[in-house]
Amino acid sequence: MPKVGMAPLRKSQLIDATIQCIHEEGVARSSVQRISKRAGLSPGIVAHYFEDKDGLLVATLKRLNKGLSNEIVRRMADAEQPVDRLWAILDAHFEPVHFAPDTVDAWFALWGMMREIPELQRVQRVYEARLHSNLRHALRPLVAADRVEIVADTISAMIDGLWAKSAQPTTLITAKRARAVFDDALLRLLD
Amino acid sequence: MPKVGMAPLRKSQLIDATIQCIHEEGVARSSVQRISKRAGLSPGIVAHYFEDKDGLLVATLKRLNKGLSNEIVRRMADAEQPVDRLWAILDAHFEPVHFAPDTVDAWFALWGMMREIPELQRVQRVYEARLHSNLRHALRPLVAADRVEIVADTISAMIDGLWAKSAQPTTLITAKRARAVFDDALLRLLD
Amino acid sequence: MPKVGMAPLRKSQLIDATIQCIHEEGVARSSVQRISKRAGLSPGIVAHYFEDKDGLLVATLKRLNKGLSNEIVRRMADAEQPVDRLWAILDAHFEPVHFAPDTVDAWFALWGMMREIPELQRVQRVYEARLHSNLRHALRPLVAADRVEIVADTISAMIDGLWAKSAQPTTLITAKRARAVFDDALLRLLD
Amino acid sequence: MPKVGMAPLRKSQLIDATIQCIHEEGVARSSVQRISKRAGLSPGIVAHYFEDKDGLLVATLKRLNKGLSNEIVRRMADAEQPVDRLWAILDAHFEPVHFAPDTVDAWFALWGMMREIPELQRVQRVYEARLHSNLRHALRPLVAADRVEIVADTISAMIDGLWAKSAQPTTLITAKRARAVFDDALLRLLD
DNA sequence: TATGAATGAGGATTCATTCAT
DNA sequence: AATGAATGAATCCTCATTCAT
Repeated sequence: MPKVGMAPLRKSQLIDATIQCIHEEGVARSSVQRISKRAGLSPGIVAHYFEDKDGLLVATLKRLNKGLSNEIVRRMADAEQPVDRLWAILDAHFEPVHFAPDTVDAWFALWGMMREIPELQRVQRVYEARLHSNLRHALRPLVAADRVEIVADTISAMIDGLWAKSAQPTTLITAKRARAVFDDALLRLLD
Repeated sequence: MPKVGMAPLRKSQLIDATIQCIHEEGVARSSVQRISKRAGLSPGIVAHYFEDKDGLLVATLKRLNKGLSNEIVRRMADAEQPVDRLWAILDAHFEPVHFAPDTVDAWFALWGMMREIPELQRVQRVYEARLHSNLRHALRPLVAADRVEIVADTISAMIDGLWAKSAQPTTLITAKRARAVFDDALLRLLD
Repeated sequence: MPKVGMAPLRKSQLIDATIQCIHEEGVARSSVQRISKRAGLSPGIVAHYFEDKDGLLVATLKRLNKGLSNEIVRRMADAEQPVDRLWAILDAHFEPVHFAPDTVDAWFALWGMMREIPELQRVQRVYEARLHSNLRHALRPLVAADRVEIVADTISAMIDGLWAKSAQPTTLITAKRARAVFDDALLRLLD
Repeated sequence: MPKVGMAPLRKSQLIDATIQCIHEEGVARSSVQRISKRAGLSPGIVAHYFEDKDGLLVATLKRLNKGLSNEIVRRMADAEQPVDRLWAILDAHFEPVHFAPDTVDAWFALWGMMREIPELQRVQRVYEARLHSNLRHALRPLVAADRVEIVADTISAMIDGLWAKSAQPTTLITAKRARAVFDDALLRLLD
C-alpha cells in the first residue's frame, strides 16, 4: 500500500475529516481517533503528517483561511473599478461555502481554541492583518481618508458578528439574510 | 464546616470560579476539579449544587445574561426620551464589565459549547429573544417601521462582532475602540 | 419534629427503602443517598441508626431472614403430624412474598455482597445453620436415618436453585411453577 | 511492545484477570484499574479491546459459558448410549473446574449483575435456552414424555442451587459433596 | 508509508461518610 | 432526633501520544 507522494492527499483527507467531525460530532468529540477513523486512516497517521493534534488543527485553520483567501484573489483579478476590489472581499466572505454549517462550525471551534493553542493565534493574526490591510486598501478610494480605518473595523465586526450568529445553533439568521443585513448597513457606511 | 443556608453563597462562589478559571486557564483546562479548587471547595460540591458540570455552566451563562439584563433594566428606569431606551440597551452592552477579559472569555467559551449542551442553547435562545424584542421596541420610535427589523439585526450583529473580536487573543480592539466603532456606525444607521 | 421512640419506625422505613431501591434501581444504584431519599429521610440518618451502610445491609438481611423465620414458626405451631413440620418449612419458603421480585432481588443482592461484608456472612451462617437443623429435625420421622442429611441438602439446594432462577431477569420460572417442580421432586425424595 | 495480532492473547489475559480479580478481591473491588493491572496491562486497554467494562464482563460470561459448553460437546462425542448424553451434560457441569472457587465466584458475580447489564442477560438467555434444549433432548429417551420438562427443570434447579451454595462463603458444601447430593436425587428422579 | 497496540494521565461523576447545627 | 452541607477517594472512560512493525 505504501506509495510515494501520498502526503498532500493524506493531509487533505485528514483536514476534511476534521472539519466534518467537528461539524457532525462537536469539538469535544473530535478526537484524533475519531477524526482519523472518519478519514479511513489510523490514529498514528496524525503524528506522521502533522506532528500532533495541534498541528492538524493549525493546518485546518490554514486551509479554511486559504479557501477564503483564494476566493478573494480570484475575484480581485476580475476587478475593474476601485469599488470592485471591495466587492471582491465582501462577496468572497459571503460565499455560501463560508456560511455553510460545517465550515462555520469548524471555524468557530478553532477560534475557541486560540487561547490554548498559540500557533493557532499566530496563523490567525497573520491572516487577519493581511485581510485588514486589503480591506483598508480597497476602502481608500471610496471613503474619506480619516474614515478608512473605522469603516474597515465596522465591516470586519459585522462580518464576524453575522458569522458568529449564523454559527450559533439558536440562530434564525440565514446566509441570505446575513447578506441583506450587511448590504443595508454598508450602503450607509459608504454614505 | 457544614452550615445551613449556604446554597446561594456556594453557588455564587462556584460561578465566579468558573468564569475566572475559563479566563485564566482556558476552557480546556477548566475541569470541575480545577474550578472547585479555585473556589476553595471540593469537586463533589458541584454535583451537590448543580447536579453536574453542565448545570454549573448553564448557571454561569444565566448569571452572565442576568448581569447584562439587570444593567439594561436599571438604565431603562432612567430613560426619559424614546431614544434613551435604545441607549439603555447599548450602554449596558458596552459597560466595561461586559468587555472585561474574564467576562468575554467565559461568554465566548459558553457560546462554543452550545452545540454540545442543549440546555445552554435553550437559555440563550430565551434570552436573545427577549433582548431582540426590547431592541425592536426601542427602535420603533426612532426609525421607519420597515427598517426596525434590519437595524435591530445590524446592531445585534455589530455588538456580537465587536464582542467576538475583543474576545480573540489576537485582537487589537479595546472596549473603548469597540464603542467608538459602534457609535460611528449607529449614527449612520439611524440617519 | 424530633420525637422519642422513633428508632424502630425509622429503621423499618430505611430497611423497606433498601429493599425497594435494590429492586427498582439495582444494587449498583442503591446508594445511601438514594435509599434515604426513598425513605423520605436524609442521608445522615443511616449513620445515626445503623452506624454505616453495611449496618443497614446487615439489618436488611436480618429482616428478610426474620420474615421467613416467623413464617416457619407460625406454621410450626399448627403442625399436628410429623410431616406437617416439614410442610411448615417448605410452605414458608414458597410463600408468594418470598418469591416476590423485590424480596428475591434484595436477597440475591445481599448474597452477592457476602464475600465483601463479613458481618453479612456471620448472620447468614447462623440463620442457615438453624434452618438446616430444623429441616433435619423435620425429616427425621420421615426418611431413613442415613438419608436425613442428604435429603436435607437436596431440599436446600432445590429451594436455593429455584430461588436463584426466579431472581434472574432471564427466567421463565414463576413462583407457582417453582412450587410444582419442587413438589414433584420431593415426592420422589421421600419415596 | 506494540505488536500485531495481539488481540486474542490480550483479550484472554484480561478475561483471566477478571475472573481472578473477582475471586480474590471481590466484585466491588474489581475495577478496570485493578483488573488491568492484574493482567499486567494498562487501564486503557479495556476500552481498546472491549469498548468498556461491560464489554469485558460480557466476554467473561461468554468465556465461562463456552468452557462449559465445550466440555459438554466433548463428552457428547463419546456418548454411545442414550443415557450417556445425559451424563455428558451432568458430568460437564460437575467438572472440578466449574466448581473451582474462582470460576464459581465469577459466575455468581456476573449473575448478580444481570439486572443492570442487559447484554449479560441476553447472552445468558441464549445460552440457557440451548442448554435446556439439550437437557430435554437427552432426557427424552429416559423418562416419560410428560415428565421431560419437569425433570429438566428440576435438574437445572439443583445444579444452580448446588452451584449457588458452593459459591457462598458460608458454605460447607464441597464439589464432591455436591455431586453426591445430585446423584442421589437424580437416581430417584429417573425412577 | 502506514498501522494499530498500548499507555497513563486526566476527565466527569458517584459515593460513603463526617459533622455542625 | 434529624438534617443536609461538604468532603475526597474511587470509579469508568476518553484521549493524545508513542512506537514496534
